[in-house]
Amino acid sequence: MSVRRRSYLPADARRAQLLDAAKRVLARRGYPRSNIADICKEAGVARGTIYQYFRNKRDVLIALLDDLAARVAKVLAERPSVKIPRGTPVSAPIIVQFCRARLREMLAALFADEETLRLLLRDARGLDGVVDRAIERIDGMILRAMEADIRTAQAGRVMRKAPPKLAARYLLGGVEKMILDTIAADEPLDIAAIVDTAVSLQLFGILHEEVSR
Amino acid sequence: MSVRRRSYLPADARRAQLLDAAKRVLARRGYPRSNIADICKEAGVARGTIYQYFRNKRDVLIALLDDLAARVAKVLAERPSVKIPRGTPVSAPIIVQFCRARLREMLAALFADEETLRLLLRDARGLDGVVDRAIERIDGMILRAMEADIRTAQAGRVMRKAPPKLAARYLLGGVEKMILDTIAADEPLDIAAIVDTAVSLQLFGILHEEVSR
Amino acid sequence: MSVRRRSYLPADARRAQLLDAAKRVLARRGYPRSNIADICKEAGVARGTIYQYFRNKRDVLIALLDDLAARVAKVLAERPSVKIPRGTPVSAPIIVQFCRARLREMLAALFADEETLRLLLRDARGLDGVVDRAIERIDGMILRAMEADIRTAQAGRVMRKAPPKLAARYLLGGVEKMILDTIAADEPLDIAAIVDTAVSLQLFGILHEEVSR
Amino acid sequence: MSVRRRSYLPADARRAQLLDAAKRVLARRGYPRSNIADICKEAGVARGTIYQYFRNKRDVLIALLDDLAARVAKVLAERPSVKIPRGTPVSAPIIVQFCRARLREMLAALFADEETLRLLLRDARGLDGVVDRAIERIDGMILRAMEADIRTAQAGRVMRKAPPKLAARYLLGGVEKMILDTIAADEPLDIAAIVDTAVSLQLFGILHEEVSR
DNA sequence: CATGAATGAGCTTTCATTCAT
DNA sequence: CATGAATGAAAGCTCATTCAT
Repeated sequence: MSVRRRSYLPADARRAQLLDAAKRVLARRGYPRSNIADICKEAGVARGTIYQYFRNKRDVLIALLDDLAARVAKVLAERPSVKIPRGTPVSAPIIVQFCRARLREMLAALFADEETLRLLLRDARGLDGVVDRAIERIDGMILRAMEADIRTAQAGRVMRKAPPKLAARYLLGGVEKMILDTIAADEPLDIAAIVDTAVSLQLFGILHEEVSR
Repeated sequence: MSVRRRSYLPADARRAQLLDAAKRVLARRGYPRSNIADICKEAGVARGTIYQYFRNKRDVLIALLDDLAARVAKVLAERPSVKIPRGTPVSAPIIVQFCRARLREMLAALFADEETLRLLLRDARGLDGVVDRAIERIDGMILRAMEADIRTAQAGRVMRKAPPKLAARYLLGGVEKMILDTIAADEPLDIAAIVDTAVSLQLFGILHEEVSR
Repeated sequence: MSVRRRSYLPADARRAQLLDAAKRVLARRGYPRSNIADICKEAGVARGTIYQYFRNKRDVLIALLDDLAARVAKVLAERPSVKIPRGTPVSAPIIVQFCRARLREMLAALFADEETLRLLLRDARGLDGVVDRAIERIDGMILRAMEADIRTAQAGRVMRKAPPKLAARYLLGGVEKMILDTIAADEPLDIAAIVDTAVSLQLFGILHEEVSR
Repeated sequence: MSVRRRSYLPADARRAQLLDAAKRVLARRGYPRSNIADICKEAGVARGTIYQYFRNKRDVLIALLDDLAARVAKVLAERPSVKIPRGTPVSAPIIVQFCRARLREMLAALFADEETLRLLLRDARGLDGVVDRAIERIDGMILRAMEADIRTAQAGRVMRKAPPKLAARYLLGGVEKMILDTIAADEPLDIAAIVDTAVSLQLFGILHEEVSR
C-alpha cells in the first residue's frame, strides 16, 4: 500500500524535525485548523509517531512556545541594561541608535523564524488556557523588560512622564501590528523600515516639528 | 415532557436575539470553544432554530462582524474630514483635543460593547478564511481612514514625514494592544486614560522635552 | 449511501432501547471487546446518537448495573426478614422450603435477563475502577443480606457456627459458579435443579446421612 | 544516550524472566489494562525483545496459563485417588481430614503464587476466546477431578445423592468466591480458615445439628 | 540477541448540521 | 416557526506489532 519506506532517526533529531514540521503547518493553517495528520504528513511520518514525542496536540504547541520563550529570555538576559550617564546629557541621535539596536535584537529573537512569530501573535489565542498562558508569559517577559527600561529612562529624564505599563503596551503593540499586518497582507517584510519608523514614532511622535507646542 | 414551552417571535426579533446570545457566548468562551448548543441555550431556543436564521455557525459570526462593520463605516462616514486651515498655524493643544475626540469616536463605534471588541481583536482569527477576511475588512476600513488623515496632516505640515501605511498600523496597533492586554489581564478598562496616553504618545513620542534633538 | 432511514423516538424510549442493545452486545462479546459502533449498529442508530444519552462507553455499563442494583435492592427490601419462632422448633423441610423461595426470589432479580447476569458475574471486572465498584456494590448488597440472615439463623440455633462473612461468600459463590459454568458450557439453564441442589448442599452438606459423625 | 545497558541472557532465562514480569504486571493491573510496554519495563527489556519469545500479547498469557495447567495436572495426577475401604465404615473426622488435605493440595497448586490465582479467577475472562478456553481447560480439569471424587464417594455411600457435576461446581465455586472476595477486599488471606470453613460447609452444610430433619 | 523508533488499524468522542414531527 | 432527536464526518489518541540498526 504505502509508498513511503520506514526511516529511522535518533529521538532528538525526530523530535526536532516534528517540531519544525509542526511550526510550518501551524503557521500555514493556524492551530485550530491544523491537525495531527497534517503535521505528521508534513514530517513524513505516521500518525502514531508524534505521540512518541509529545503527549498530545497541545504539547506540540507548548514545546514550540517554550523554545521561543527560552530564546526571548536569553536575549533579555544578555543585553546590557539601560544606563543613563550622569552629568553629560544624552542627545537624541544616540538614543535613536540605542533604541533601534534594542528593537532589532528583540525582533531577531522573536524572529528566529516568521512561522513562530505568526503563531505567537495571531493564531493560538483563546483556544486553551494553558496555551494562552504560555503566550502571555512571553508577551509579559517583553513587556516587563520594556517597562523597566521606561522607568529607568524616566528617572534619568530621558523619557517623559507616562504610565509605564500602558506605554510599554502601546510601544510594543504598534510594532506588533506593523509586522502582523504586513505579513497578513502578504507584503514583503522590511524589518529595517519597520525599525526606523517604529523608533522614530516611539521617540518623537508624529507631530510636525514646526507645530508650536 | 420538556420544561420549556414553545415561544414564538417575529423573525427579526428572533434573529436579533440569537445574535445577541451569540455575542455573549462568543465573548465568554471564544469562538473556537463556543458551540451552537451553547448559543441556543443562551438564547433559550432549540438547536434547530438557529438554522432558520443562519446558514451555519460561520454565518452567525459574519453577521456579528457585519453589524460592527456597518457601525464603523457609519462613524467614519459621518465624522468631519480633517481640514487644515491655511495661513493660521495650528497649535498642539488643538490637535491634541481633535485627536482625542476622534479616537474616542472610533472606540465608541468599536465598543458598542466590550464583547464585540474582544471578539474582533482576539478570538476569531485564523479559524476560517471568510471570517478572517471580514475582520481584516473592518481593520482595513479604520486603517485606510487613519492613513488618509495622516496624508492630509502631512500635506498640511502638521505631521512629520513617515510612511503613512506603517504609521497608521503603528498608531492603531498601540491602542489595540493597550485595550487587549488590559482586558486579558482583567484590569478595569479606563478608556479616558487610554485615550490620553495614546494621543500623547502618538503625537509627541516618549522622548523627554529636555533632550537635545 | 445509507439504506437506513432516520427513525425518531422519544428520548426515554431511545435510551431504553440503547440500554437493551448494549446489554445484548455486552453479553455477547464482553465489555472490552464491545465497542460503541457495535452497540449502535445493534440498536440501528448512528454512532453519535448514543452520546446523546450517555456520556461515554463506561456510562452505558454503569447505567445497566444501576438498573440491576435497583432491582436487587428492591427484592432485598421487600422480602420478609428471617424470623425464628420462639418455643416451637423449626423443622428441616420448612427451612428448605423457605431457603428455596428466598434463593428463587434473588435469582429472579438478578435474572431479569441472562445477559445482565453474564455481564455482572463474568465480563466487566478489572477494567475500570468505577465499574468494579458498581459490581462490588451489588455483590456486597447480596452478601450483606445473606450475612444478616446467617447471623439471625445462628442466633436462633437454626444454623451452625461458622464465620458469617465467609459462609455467605461460600454459599453465594457456589450458586454463582453453577450458573456461570452452565452458561459458559452452553448447557440449558435449569433453575429449579440449581435451586434444589444448592439449597440441599447449603443446608445439609454433601456427606452421606449414614456416615457416623 | 540510553541509561540502560544491553544485557544478554540465554533464551530460557530471558523467557522465564519475561513470564515472571508479565505475571506481576498482569496481577497488578489486570490483563486488559496491562500493556506490552509495562511488561517489558518490568522486565527491564526493550519493547521489541518480548516478540523474540512470544508471538503476541495473548501468547504471553497463554504461556502463563499453560504453566499453571501443568502444575494443576501434576497435582491431580500424583495425588492418591479416593478409595473407600469396604467393610469398615468411614467416620466423619477421617473424611474431614482427607478433604482438608485434598483442598490444601489443590490450592497449593493454584497458588504457586497469588498473582496467577488472581489472573485466573478474575481478570482474563471475556477478552479473547483462546484465553477463555485455556482458563476453562484448567477449571475443567479441577471440576472433572472433583466430579470423579464425588461419584466414587457416592458409590461408596460416603456422599449423598446430588448431581455430581452441579455439586462439583457448587463446591469449587464456594471456595473460589471466598478467596476472590477476600483478595478483592484487600483482606488478609487466611488459607487455613478458608479450608476449614469450606470443608465444614461442604460436608455438613450450614444447618444446625439440633434441627430435626 | 537486543534495541527502540516507527507504524497504522482501530477506537472513542465531538459537534455542526439535518430533518421528521 | 419551533423543536430536539438523529446523523456522520472528522479528529485525537492508544498500543500491539514490525523492523532497521
